[in-house]
Parts: sequence; C-alpha cells; structure tokens
Amino acid sequence: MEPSDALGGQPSASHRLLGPVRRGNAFEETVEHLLRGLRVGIFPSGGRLPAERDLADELGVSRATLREALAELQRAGYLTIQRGRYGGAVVVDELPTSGVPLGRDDYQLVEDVLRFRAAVEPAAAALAAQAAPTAERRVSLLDALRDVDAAEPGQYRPLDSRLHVSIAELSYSPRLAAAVAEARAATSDLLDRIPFLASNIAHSKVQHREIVHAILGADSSAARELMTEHLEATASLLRGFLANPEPVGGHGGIEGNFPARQISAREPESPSSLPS
Amino acid sequence: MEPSDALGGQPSASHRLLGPVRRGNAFEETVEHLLRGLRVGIFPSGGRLPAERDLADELGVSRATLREALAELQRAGYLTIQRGRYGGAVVVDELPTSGVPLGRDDYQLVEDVLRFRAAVEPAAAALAAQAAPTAERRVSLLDALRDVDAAEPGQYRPLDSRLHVSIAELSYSPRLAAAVAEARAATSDLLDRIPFLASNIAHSKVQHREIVHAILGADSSAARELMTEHLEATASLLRGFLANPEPVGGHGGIEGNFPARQISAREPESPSSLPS
DNA sequence: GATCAATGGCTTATTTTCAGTCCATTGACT
DNA sequence: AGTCAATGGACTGAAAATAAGCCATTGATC
Repeated sequence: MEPSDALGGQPSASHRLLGPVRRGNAFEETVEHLLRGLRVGIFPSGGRLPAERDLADELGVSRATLREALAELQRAGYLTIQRGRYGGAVVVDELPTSGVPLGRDDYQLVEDVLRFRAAVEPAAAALAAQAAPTAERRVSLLDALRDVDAAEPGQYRPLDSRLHVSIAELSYSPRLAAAVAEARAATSDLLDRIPFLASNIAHSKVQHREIVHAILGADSSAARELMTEHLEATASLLRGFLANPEPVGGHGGIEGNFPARQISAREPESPSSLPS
Repeated sequence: MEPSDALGGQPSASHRLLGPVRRGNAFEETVEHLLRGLRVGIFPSGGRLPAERDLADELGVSRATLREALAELQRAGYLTIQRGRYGGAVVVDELPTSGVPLGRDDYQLVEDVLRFRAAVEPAAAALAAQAAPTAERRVSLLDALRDVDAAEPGQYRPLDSRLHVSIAELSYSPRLAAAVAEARAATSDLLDRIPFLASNIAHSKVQHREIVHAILGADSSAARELMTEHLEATASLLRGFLANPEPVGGHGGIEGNFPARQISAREPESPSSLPS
C-alpha cells in the first residue's frame, strides 16, 4: 500500500463524516443545549426551568457547569434567576435574538438546514399519522396546537417549534424526534438572523390545524404532504432573502461563536459577553 | 399499534428532548465515535488510521484521550498499532462483533432505528439525484459501488455502509449526511446482534447498482423509491427476527456498555475489557 | 551502515469538570 | 411573627482532560 495516502485516497475527505467528538467544552455545549431548548420552545416563555440540581442531572453535567451556563444565559438576557423557595430560572418573555445577520456566505448553511428539515419533518409527520398516540400525547399535541394558535407574534416561533416537535414525538422514533428538534432549532436560528418576519402567520396557523387534523385522522400521506407544503413558506422566505441585495453590517453574534470561557478571574468590566 | 407505553410515557415529558449534553466522558465518546467509523466503513479494513496527532485534532480531543481510546480498540481486537515511521493504527481484516444478541426488549430500539433510517436515507438519495455531483464525488461514489460489489461476505457490511454514506454526501446537506451515517451505524449494530446474515447480498448488489444509476441519471424519484425498497430487506430481516421465538443467552457486549474508565493504576490482570 | 523524518510512547503542568457539602434566601404556610 | 422546605450561591478536593514537550522506534533512503 502506498503509505502516503492510505485510507482510500482522499487526503482528509474520509473523516469529514466522523466529525468532532465534542464541539467544545462542557460549558459551551451546555449553553448551546439550553439555548436550543429555549428556541425550540421546550422551555416556554415565562416558564420556569427545573431546579438546578434536577436540570444538571438531566443534562448529564455537573451543577457547577450548569450554573455557569445559566449565568451566561442570564447575562445574555434569556433568563432571570431568583433565589429562595419558589425561586429559579424563569424564561423572559421576549427572547433576545442573535444579531449576526444572514449573509450570502451562509448559502450552504441555509441549504443544509432546509434540506435536512425537508427530509426529516414530513417523514415524522407521516409516521405520526400512522401511530396511535397515547391519550397523553394526543393532549399534548392539541395543547401545542392551541398555544401556537393563540400566540402573540413575539412568541410565535418557540411555540411553533414546540408543535412541530410534539408532532415528531408521535413518530415513536426518538432519533427522528431529536432530528426534528435539531432541524427546528437550526431553522429558528436562521430566521432570527433575517431582519423581517414577513412569513404569513395566519396561513401557517391554518396549515397547522390541517396537519394536526390529518395526523389525528391517521391520514399518513396527507400529513406528509401538508407538512412539506407547510415547510415551503419558510424555505422560500430564507432562500429569497439570500437572493436579495444587501445583508451588510450588524454586531457580534451568539451561535457557534460563544466567548471562550474566561479563566479563573472573570473580567468584571464585561457585564455581558453575549450581545445585548 | 397499541402504544400503551411505547417509547415514551416518562414523567418529565418537557425535557425528554433536551437529552443529555454529553453521553459519557471523553474517553467513552471517543471509543464509540471511532467504533462507528469502523462500522460505517470510513476506516476500511486493512486501512491505516491517520496519525494520532492528526486524528486527535480532527476529533477535537486531546491526544492523550485519543490514545486511550485507540488502546482500548486495540485490546478489543479492532486495531493493530505499530510504532516508527510508517507505523500507525491499522484496521484488522475481520472486525469483531458485539456479542449481545438482540432480544424482544430491543423492539423499540429496532423500530426507532428503522424509522429513522427510512426517513433519512431515501430523502438523501433523492437529493443526491438532484444535485450535480463534482467529478471527485462521482468518482468516490463509483469507487464505493465497485468495492461493495466485489466485497467478500465478511467485509460486506462496512463497504455497504460506505456506499450509503457516499450517496448521502451527495445530498449537499452535511446534517443529512451525518444523519445517514448515524442510521447506518445503528443499523450495523443491530445486524451484528442477530445470529444469521441471511440477507440476500446478491439482490442488494443489484439494488445498489440501480440506485447509483438513478442518482447519476438525475432521476430523483426513482432514487428515492429504489432506496426505500432497498431498505426494506434489512427492515423485514430485523423485524422478522424480533418476531421469532428465542434470543436467549450470550456473553457481554460492547456498545453503550463500555467499561468505566479505569482510574490511575490500571488493573493488569484484565487484558481486555472488551469481549474477545 | 548511517541518517532522518514520521510516528507511537511517555511525562508534566495546567485547566476544566465533577461530586459533595454547607450556606443564604425566599415566600407559603401555620 | 415564626417555621421550614425548596431553591440558588459558594467552596473544596478529587478526577478528567488538555496542551506541550521530549523520548523511542522504525524503515525508507542515502
């Protein structure tokens, strides 16, 4: 074997898929994890997060690490934290948005997310229609539908995500549900980065009702098609934005660009390392 | 389907999706990551892994941690490691299999994997057919097809996975490609855990050719359908196995059950903490 | 045979993460 | 007003993980 380029030829192409084992340190990963939970609506606005000890447990991370992450999110304006019994971390009403505006350079990212989403969400909807949901899940689905239907524009996105994720949970495939959650979080990120929010919410609400109806009616192919159609609005919104003239300017951002953990003595003069 | 308690029903429904931030320590995660690479055929049998310093870099893990993982895999019989220039970690010809036989308890796991796979692979194939592949990727696709076509039965599975992953890479959605890789690895795991390998390899090879043909011919819907059909053989093999009488007995296993890292002084009397 | 560059093997200092413990605060309830 | 249980806040020592360096080995090449 030619030892120069063992492993089949490509210089490094072989490992692209292997990706990194860890995307960062525990602190960074925890922040992103929670941020995703907030964007996907797992923690609804105004709601309280579980107690630190419990949450740390669920996340598989030490309480110290979780606390640093929570502090970061508080500084960034996502949470307010209060002590005492009945205290805890409460999600603010209006989530801050990550400021980095979407640029043409993000073309591949947008395509990636949209394709992934288009693959995963309709499939989940179809499976959801095939499964007979437990009463509990049926309720949670209808709850999510009702909430998103009644949502104020400022809180629409997380509730929308929650509905989609609830649907995915009905697929009885945890992996698929996780994939949908990932897709929703990524989409939400993208939407946060475009300046307008012109998507037709009223139309979306109608589509939501149709989708849920198809699922409860066990009409699998209708569920799939309605979901596909439903996704297209957002897709063309994002694609259209990228095709447009100028996405210049903007201040620092959050996602994927978290400040390296400050070591030992935290700098007191930087009140927030996240953008306001 | 009576989903009385299927795949769900835990109390803390809200956070189920948030899952753990980390599945284990860096050592364990690295081992699983590499193991997945081996099963998916990213590192072909007989091939050499990148140098430790490079691999550690790609995996985003320190060299010390990587070395522990490599040592574990060597002990378990997956790799042989040699020193000196032109040395390195070489993948053994016949990969050991994880011994835990599949039982009825794994019903939900099997369903999860099969559903996830059925969602993700046909979509990737359809996208692959839509994209205009670079010459490089076209070659890599045909390479993978040729290799799996010529494969010995003992090495069929990793090469099969490599083909599927190559197809997914053509989707130009890294997320989707990663999802396919995950699906393949999970499927491979399952197949390793059933006693026979009765799937009709000859038929699979024909299907592979058809799928690749459809992709290169830019016939998106054909690619999707052929892929769906292709997956069904494995699906019914696995489902059929679960429906069968008795999957008792067996020795210790690998996956998800890695030995906790031995602290400081390693016990010298346990030559391998992985099953032979 | 000598050289040498690439590789695995090993050690050390530092940082990060963790588990456990105790303290401080709060507000519902009595 | 006092009690108290649940919660956040803070500290400590141990373990894990990292970064950075140096050593040992090997085989191709000169």
